[in-house]
Amino acid sequence: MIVEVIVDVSAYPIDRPFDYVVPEELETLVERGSRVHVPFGPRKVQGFITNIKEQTDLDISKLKAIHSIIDVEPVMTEELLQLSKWLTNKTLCYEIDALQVMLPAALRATYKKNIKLVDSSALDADFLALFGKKEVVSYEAIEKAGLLRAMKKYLSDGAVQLETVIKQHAKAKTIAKYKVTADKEFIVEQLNSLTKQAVKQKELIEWLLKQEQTSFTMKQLTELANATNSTVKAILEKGILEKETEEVYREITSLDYQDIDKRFELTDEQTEALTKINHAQEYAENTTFLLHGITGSGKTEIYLNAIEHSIVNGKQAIMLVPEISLTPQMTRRFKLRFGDQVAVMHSGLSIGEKYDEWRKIWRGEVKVVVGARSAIFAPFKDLGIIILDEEHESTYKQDDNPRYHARDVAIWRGEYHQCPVILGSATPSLESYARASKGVYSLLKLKMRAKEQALPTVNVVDMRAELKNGNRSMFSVDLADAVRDKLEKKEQIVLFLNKRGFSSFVLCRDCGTVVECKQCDISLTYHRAGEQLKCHYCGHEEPVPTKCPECNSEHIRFFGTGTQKVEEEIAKLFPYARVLRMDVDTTRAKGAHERILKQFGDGEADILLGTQMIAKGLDFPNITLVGVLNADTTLHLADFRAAEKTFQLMTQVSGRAGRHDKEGQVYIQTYTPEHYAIELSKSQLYEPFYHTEMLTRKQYGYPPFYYLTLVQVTHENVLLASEYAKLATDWLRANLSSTTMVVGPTASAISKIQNRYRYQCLIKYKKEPLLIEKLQQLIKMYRTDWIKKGVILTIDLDPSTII
DNA sequence: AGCACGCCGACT
DNA sequence: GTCGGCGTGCTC
Repeated sequence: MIVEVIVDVSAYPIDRPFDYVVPEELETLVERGSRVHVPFGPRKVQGFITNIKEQTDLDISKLKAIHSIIDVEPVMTEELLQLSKWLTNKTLCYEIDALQVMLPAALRATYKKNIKLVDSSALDADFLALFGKKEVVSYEAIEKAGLLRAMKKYLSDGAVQLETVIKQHAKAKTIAKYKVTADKEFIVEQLNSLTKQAVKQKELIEWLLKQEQTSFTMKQLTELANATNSTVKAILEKGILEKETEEVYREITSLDYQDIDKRFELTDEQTEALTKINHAQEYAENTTFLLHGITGSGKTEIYLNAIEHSIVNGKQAIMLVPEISLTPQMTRRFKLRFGDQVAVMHSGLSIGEKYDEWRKIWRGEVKVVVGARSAIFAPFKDLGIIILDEEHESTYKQDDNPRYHARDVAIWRGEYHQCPVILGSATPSLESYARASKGVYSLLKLKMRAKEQALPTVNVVDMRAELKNGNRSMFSVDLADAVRDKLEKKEQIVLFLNKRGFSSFVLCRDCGTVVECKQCDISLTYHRAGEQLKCHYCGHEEPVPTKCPECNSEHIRFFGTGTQKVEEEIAKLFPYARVLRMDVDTTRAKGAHERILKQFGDGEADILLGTQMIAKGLDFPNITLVGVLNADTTLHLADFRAAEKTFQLMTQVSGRAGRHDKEGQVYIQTYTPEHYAIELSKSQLYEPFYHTEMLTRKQYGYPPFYYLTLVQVTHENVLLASEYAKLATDWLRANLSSTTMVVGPTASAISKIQNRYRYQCLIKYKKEPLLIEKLQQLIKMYRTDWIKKGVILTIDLDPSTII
């Protein structure tokens, strides 16, 4: 028997199956999708069996044999094996990376180098001392002792050997259980034959005889029966108790919210949407629904009901959220509704915890997984529904290999299982809404807020006017007044500081003009070196103007704001306010998000100051004021999605205010109040925004009218980076269809990261059947030649950002 | 990728 | 002479 194995080596020439012989004693154990250990060159690596066959094209005597099989049952289902092939081709990654990404980190191997003693007589005393009584010693220990040189010599002499040990992370947590297995007569007999000194043993045996249960932990025995370690041990030896280790799941502790599951009565709109979804479930229709519901329209309640329907039919469900540790409130609702049937998967869990949750899914012990991006690979065998909440979020796209989008995987799995996929959002991505308009997705709309609250009043504050009136602070007079008012009323305030974009732009503080590229409709990026403005789409360059091209004002300069500065200003303006800060710095620790949110929810602070991350899922009754300090930062990102992102962010942020009985107020500060993304987000006018934005996208050839692929070339040397970027661009231009546009090469917006210069080329196409094939050829050229010169080439199909 | 093999300069 | 530098080539 021969198996094809994809080995755990991420390198171009290794990215194909390798054939191995299966030793006879393992033949009954091999299955597609199981992990194996195999010899590979001089070392030993982990791999996946992807095929079983009887014949090989190679000389069978040259084949090596599998070393061992790790899994009794395969970790990859047949479906996931197929999915990995699709993923490999779709994202142009190594097959091994596609396989690994579907498993929890605990099932990925790590490798350790050990030195094994062969002939101790050939070693000098220093070296031999390292071994002590052991046969092997770790490579690190030798390195630490500074004996690497000696080791190399002994290696070539054959006095020691190098061996690679594959370390497994996956450890099930176990506890020891003590069980009464002997029959009663035997126990009584043992009891009577105890010596008189054995008082404690006598007590324990008598206690055990009185108990109904027969299995105890050591903790129970010491606490309840007042036994000690040695007494238990003595009884164990007599055969009265038997020790067994039992697997347990790690307990995931979360903060305790004293809550009960509230079922809301559905509105007519909600019922209608749910009926359509459930109909698709009943008839196994593989429909993708776009659930477009304004903030507070009760999308979560629909998700809960649809999933419940799935469970009742004996099927499973995947519920994806952008990043779950940010939305503890969402998880809580699922836990409350479905209890033990829910597994939770997010980055806040330890490797062991993730492994436990994964096993619950794999064993079919849970019916629902609520999780971030990678939960889309949950090894369920009979999916009834897949849901992506906030489908427009860019966190669904992984930004390193494999560069997959969870939405694409969801649709693939929906097709495989013949089940509906739901994409939910208050502000759908333009791609999804366009597909819904064309009838590719089925559109479901929720236009009303579930509890009939009014939308918050949104005030757009013109910061140009503030400047004219001599207010140079970051708080406009109106916002400052509102904050003071809410502080007095003991209501809560959320202040939102747009993260400073990766790139900076130049803005006129008098008229709000931002200098843009005339060909690409993208803000020009400010480069300090040479005081230049550059377009990283087409390469256009111009000097930084000293006067505003629109109004001739001299108040034109590059724009950006720091978090500390805001905190200082708050302290100055509102000295009595209690402020909680939530950004990357304050949320690094495990569970920090949840803690900060709980503190705020419990009323321990008046103001929550934060970045991007507070825009989602925050739902507290006492928040009545939301302030956006600088709406312009996202608006002028050097990215064609800048307006879309701004609209989404403004809408989400506004949605945080007044979700309950109290009326909400929102202040948005900006230098460009007339911009449609800001203007239209005031009343959550999604459709007008969609149509306006679509015109721009069409005019400049961006998605959803064109697909994009980003090819990036980096090198330590500027000249080589640009030279190879040009080679790649020219080659693509020559080899792709004439209808495809190949733009560039240009310097990336961040022109240098970690001492590597970055150049890029953008491919725009409506239909390009040759694309994958040609990109694969390009990769081949790169791997065989360029890589030796230190060039790194990355390809991102449907990039989430082109910065 | 990671390891062995092999072919040349700088030392004991 | 030998140690050890890294260029080259292979991994079922």
